[in-house]
Amino acid sequence: MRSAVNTPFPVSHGSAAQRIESELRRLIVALELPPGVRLSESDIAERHGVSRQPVREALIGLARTRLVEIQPQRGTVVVKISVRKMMEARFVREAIETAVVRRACSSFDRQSRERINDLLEMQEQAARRDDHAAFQRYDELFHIALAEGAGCPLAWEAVQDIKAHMDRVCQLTLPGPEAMLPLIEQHRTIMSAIDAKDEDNAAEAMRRHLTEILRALPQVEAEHPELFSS
Amino acid sequence: MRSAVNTPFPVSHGSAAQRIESELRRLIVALELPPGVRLSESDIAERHGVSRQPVREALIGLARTRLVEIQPQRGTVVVKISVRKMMEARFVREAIETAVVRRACSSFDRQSRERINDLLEMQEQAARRDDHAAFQRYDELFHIALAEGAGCPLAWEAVQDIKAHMDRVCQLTLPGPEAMLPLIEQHRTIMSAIDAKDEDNAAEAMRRHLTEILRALPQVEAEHPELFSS
DNA sequence: TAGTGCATACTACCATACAAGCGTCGACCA
DNA sequence: TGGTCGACGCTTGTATGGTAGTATGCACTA
Repeated sequence: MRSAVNTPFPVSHGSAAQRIESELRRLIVALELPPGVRLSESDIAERHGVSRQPVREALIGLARTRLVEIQPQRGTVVVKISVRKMMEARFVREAIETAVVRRACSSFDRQSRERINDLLEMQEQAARRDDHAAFQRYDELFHIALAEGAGCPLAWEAVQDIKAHMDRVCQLTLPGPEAMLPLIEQHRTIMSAIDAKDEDNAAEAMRRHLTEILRALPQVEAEHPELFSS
Repeated sequence: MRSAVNTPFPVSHGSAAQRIESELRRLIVALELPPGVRLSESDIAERHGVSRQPVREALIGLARTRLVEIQPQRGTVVVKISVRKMMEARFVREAIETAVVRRACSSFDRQSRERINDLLEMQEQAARRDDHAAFQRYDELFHIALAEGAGCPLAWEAVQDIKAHMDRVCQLTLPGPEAMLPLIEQHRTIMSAIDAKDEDNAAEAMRRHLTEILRALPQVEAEHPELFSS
């Protein structure tokens, strides 16, 4: 069994379908499979050394989260980024996560609180060495720990798919440590408000955090129009 | 193209997998497939006259929304109702839908507003003739129209899976018109607040509405303990 | 030259067959 | 009689073959 001490990434799941889905999701979020490219069941199956069936199940899973679009009898493509839908996604995510931090102000699990400190530290290290993948993974773990600490792990599930799309945008807007470090500072601001049990400040800090993430969206759309839908 | 004037239910989707998934979801939400029962790919395939593959894909889809649990190499069961998770689900749904109605107070699509009036009327008729399925379907269409009218259809997608679980509880708590009609009145209260552009009242009305839905949850747990997880 | 119909090569989709893992029941043994 | 081991039947998971539908490009026509 592979050790995971040096990486925040979990080992691959059980079935081949789940493995491939995770792998494809990673590639899509990292924009290594850019929006618009066609995905062929046969190609992917061959590349991964499995049959087409598990690949098909993986693509169905990705289609459910709107990361790919399966066009019946035609093909499967990585969906392009829609500014409108990103704005809607931010709205929904803001609604959920501001509610979570408000709840966190009432009571927060001590163990999760300590874990978050560790996560923030490791996320900062990832940012300083310009490691996007690790940065985003620790960001994910931060929001997971937040939801769990607030006693609402189900909230994470609702945010998960939305976050995947936003992370795809972040891949374009976070070109270096100087762009990542402020986000970590925002995380710390959120936690300070939670520690102080200041609901309004915590919610506002989260709101600003999520707004900030998509601030540069119009700019990257101008720079990479081929990645966006009309 | 089949007319749908006499039924709020859409015609079945394209692929066999989607058809079966919709059918199974309907049966599960209606508690005709009660929590705890085992689902066999072979049985369902035979019953629907298809092979195991589309059934398998349908079950994977249902597992993603946590309506069934696939136990690898063992079997697939309809998940039992968890009071704790239902409370979390209500929390998340409340966060999203209160945000939606607040947004609706700022601007609301006129066409959607008119459609909601029709939906409420039809939902009331369904309640009076004690038609649970139609009642819940119109309830769904109400919340869809609400999200669309507020300009955030993506919010519905986030709520959809949560609502499916809550509807399963409603199947137990809404035994007659006298239980359904008050919910429609709550819908009307929400719309009145939106028409008056009163954000706080609209959000509070939505909050009370969603709280009301699960009010009888402890009671039904006592009456049907076999449907609930420990 | 512009336009139309057809052959072809691709796709997703479904059916069938096989493999692998888990639980259960029964035979066998102490 | 109590306990242990093993074979069988069930499940999900994977591989492979075949089908139907769509886009594309080429030959043919006006």
